[in-house]
Amino acid sequence: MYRHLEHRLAQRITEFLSRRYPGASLPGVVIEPPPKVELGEFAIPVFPFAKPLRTAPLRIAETIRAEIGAIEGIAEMQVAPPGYLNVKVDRAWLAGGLAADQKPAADIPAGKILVEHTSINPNKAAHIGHLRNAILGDTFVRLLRYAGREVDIQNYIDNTGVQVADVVVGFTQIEKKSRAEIEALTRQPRFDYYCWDLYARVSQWYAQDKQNLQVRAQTLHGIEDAASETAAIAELISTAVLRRHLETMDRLDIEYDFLPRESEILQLHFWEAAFVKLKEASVLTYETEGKNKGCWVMRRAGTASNPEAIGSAEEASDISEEDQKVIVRSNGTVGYVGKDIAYHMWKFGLLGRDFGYRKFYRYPNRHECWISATEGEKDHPHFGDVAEIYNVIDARQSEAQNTVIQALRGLGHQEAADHYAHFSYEMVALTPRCAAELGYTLSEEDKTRSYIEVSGRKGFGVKADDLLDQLIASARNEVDSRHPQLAEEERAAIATQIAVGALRYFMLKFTKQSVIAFDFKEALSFEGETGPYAQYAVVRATSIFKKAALDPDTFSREVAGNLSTADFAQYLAAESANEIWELWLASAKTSYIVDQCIATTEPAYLAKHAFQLAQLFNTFYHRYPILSETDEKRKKFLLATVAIVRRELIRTLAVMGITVPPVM
RNA sequence: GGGCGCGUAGCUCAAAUGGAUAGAGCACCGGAUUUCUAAUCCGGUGGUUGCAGGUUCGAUUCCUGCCGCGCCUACCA
Repeated sequence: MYRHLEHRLAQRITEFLSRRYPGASLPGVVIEPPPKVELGEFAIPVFPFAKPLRTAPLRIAETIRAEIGAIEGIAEMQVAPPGYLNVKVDRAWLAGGLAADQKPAADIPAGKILVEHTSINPNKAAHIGHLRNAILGDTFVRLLRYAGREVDIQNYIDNTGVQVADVVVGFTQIEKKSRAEIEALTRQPRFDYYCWDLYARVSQWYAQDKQNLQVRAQTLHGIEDAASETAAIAELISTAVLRRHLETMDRLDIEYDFLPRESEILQLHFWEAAFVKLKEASVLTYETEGKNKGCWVMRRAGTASNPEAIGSAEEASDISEEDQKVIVRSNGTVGYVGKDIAYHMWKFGLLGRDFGYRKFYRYPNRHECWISATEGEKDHPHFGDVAEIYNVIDARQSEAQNTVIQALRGLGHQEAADHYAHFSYEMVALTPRCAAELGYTLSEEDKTRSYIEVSGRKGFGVKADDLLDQLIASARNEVDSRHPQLAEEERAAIATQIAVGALRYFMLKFTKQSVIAFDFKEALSFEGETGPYAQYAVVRATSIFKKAALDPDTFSREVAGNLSTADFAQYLAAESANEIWELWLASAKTSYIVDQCIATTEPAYLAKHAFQLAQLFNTFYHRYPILSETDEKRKKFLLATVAIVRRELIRTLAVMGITVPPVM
């Protein structure tokens, strides 16, 4: 509702200005919320029009106010010095629409979207950094779906890289385990934890003797030969760890549709197909001398003086060594950026090849997750060939991502490149205090840092399942003391919901570009700006209806039928109603916020919205007795207020992947 | 050296395309009518937005230069 009204207002003002001041070239209309609700719901700064119109801001504002005419949903406009046009909406009109849950049609762009997230190397347990990735990605998917878009969720699996090779080395060389022994281990619970420790030991083993690195190279080579024993062991390990990752993420209600693996990208010769096209388009050039002699190289992203010229012969022939990115090594093998280019051509349907597909994992809710295969099942969903992609990958890989985009441009796929979004976010690190708690010895330098990077190689970090277990245990303590009468199973379920709410909210409250310095104290907090705070607001709202012997969902659906526009006007129009009006106004903004989140690829705004709704509700809850209200009509209105805020808060939390327990 | 990003209250973070008095949470201090109410609410303390210039009617936001910090910059992935 709010979003729709804002669009209409912007449109009408733009139209009016071009009609009233023909010929003038004016900047776009900016609409923002005024600092206080007393001033209205929308504010338009008119300063930008003053100079081109050679007219004082206040006069322009007054002209718009006096001459624009009636706009549906807008009650009045006021001119405010030094140059704002403040707009007040028709509160009863907006409240009526909100109560009826009207959703004005929005323009939904056509075309499927592919969101790739999680993409953990399948060689060890997931840690908190991976959680941030998966939660951001999953929330973004929910945002897109809320906005009516069709989305496929992919989780890319690098099952043939050095990280998997290292764990293979650990099992075969350090532990001297046979394939059968390894297979038995994969069936043990939390096999990924075993690998976590082993991976750290392998890193130490390499450090002990540089000779050991040769074993890694051999193993890596062996994995690429799909028929080898090494490849079979790697497949065994990576598949088992992958299953564990899916289980871990499922604890947070995070699911995937398709798992493309690097092994199939290799075996189905995606690269060879891309290589031909890249050479034809002169995106790659062959170096005949210097440091990169014998390699096929590409210009590193961000180093071109004239990005438009990429792919042209004169540009390609002259890349300084420093600006070269090796795509194909002199021994003929291709690096990961090359594979990534081929893979992304596939995503946009530009490669002319496809994966085979087979079923891999069935979620408890019966949703099927598919995996790539050299020879797949006959019937399968159609993946790839999408209109837009979002890659949730941390900021450290932005240069590599940009290189892939540049390759697409060089191939002439401008539209694909324009719809390739690197959803970049910063890492999760640990506070020095947290690192110390984990038993990590800090150097003097480390102690002064605000955060310390986690390291899978060192086995230094907080594992996802451990954190979740701790959160559940902590929530369970609270639930047990508050609701000892509830059945064991019920308390467990509530504690889990609270833990997931706390974790997901925690990962979403920070903006993407902020490094999260992880700290148990903060992450385990259930008070203040947290998920449980928002969940609790909903529980409170629900409890009002319970006491009143009403079903909140039924009530909220029937609000519009029970309260007329005149009723809303009676209770919302007055200045004294501002406090309650703020709840209605904030509730009306959900779709608007969702749009903002998508446009800026920033889910943190959604967390802010949830917090704001919860905060407004808690204040209202404290200040306005509802069930004891003697005026029946007013009581109904107050209940409607509760019902609408509750509805929007539940929706907002659902988009964040957070559910609400029945009691807390 | 080059590229990207960051620097805001004691701590952790907000502040959409530049807008009205820079906001939250935590911590600390002081309070909350036997109610639908404490995983909550109200009040208080706390700021030269790293520094210096510039653009603008207006700068936390844009530009330039410094200072400090992080990440990337492999024929690793």
